[in-house]
Amino acid sequence: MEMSDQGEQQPSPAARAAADDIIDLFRRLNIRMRALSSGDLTPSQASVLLRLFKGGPSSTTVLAMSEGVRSQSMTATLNSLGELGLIERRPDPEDGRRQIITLSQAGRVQAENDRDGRFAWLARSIDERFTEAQLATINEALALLAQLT
Amino acid sequence: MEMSDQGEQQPSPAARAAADDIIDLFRRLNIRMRALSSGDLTPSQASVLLRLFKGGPSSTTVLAMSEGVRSQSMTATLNSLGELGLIERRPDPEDGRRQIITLSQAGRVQAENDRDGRFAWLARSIDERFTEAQLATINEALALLAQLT
DNA sequence: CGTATGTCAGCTGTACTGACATGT
DNA sequence: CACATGTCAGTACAGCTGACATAC
Repeated sequence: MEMSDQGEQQPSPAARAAADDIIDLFRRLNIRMRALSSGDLTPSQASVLLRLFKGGPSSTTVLAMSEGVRSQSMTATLNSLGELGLIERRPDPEDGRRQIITLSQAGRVQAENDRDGRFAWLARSIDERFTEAQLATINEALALLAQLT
Repeated sequence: MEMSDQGEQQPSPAARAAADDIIDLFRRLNIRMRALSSGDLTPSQASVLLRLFKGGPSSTTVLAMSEGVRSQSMTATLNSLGELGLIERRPDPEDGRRQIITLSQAGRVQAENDRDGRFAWLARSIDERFTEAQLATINEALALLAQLT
């Protein structure tokens, strides 16, 4: 990007305040997430496992793009999942370069448990704290914020 | 519904969907942030610097609590900021255990630049994409979500 | 003495870049 | 050959715990 007015066009104070809040919330959520990792899998492992569970078989490169990381990083995550016996890799019969990644039986069980356990604290907090109207507001905002990424 | 005996109260589907969206959004934000880190300071350095800029002099422990990290982690961040000459530490005359952390002149300049540069893309995106009503919705949701952390 | 502040050392998780083998 | 896929090796960042000196 070579926009020359990158530093000149100042955002509105309201937008800047909202951006600040987003950053701050995001930092705290990150830390919270790390702390409550439930000892099972690391966050990136769980995320990949869940993606395979929801999206079906895939490949290193496709998973890497889905998660927004480089293929080398995904290789590391997949290696750790492989050592845990949660995934299986087999060569793609149609393209010898590719490895088709699938969940093992244990991986499917783990993914289901994780889906119901790992982020359950968040879902439960939402249930406890928020009214339906508030949840609607949050969902609306999430849909908007998703446009930013 | 076979494995739904988690032993705890299951969250509502709506809450779980919202939690999923939150997790996903913040993963993407995280990655986006890393990619656009502008080479200047690391995220944690920038965050502490900005906090000092907005909140004035502080201490290791107070900063650690503000950022939601342990004091040892904050020590590391402050060390790196100290090596860059962006902060100054001096003993608290009233309590020999404490170190009062202040921004150096260079630190103040850096903090101002960061505030206007590091997260400006987010603020600008907000300005570009959202109406005032939508921004109000987002702010409302942010205030609610802050309760989760 | 017990408590609080701050530091150092070492560990883990997760991303990155570079180099490279292999297959299309 | 160029290009794509996947891997290994090395590095940076950012949190963590444990141990400890110092000051209250």
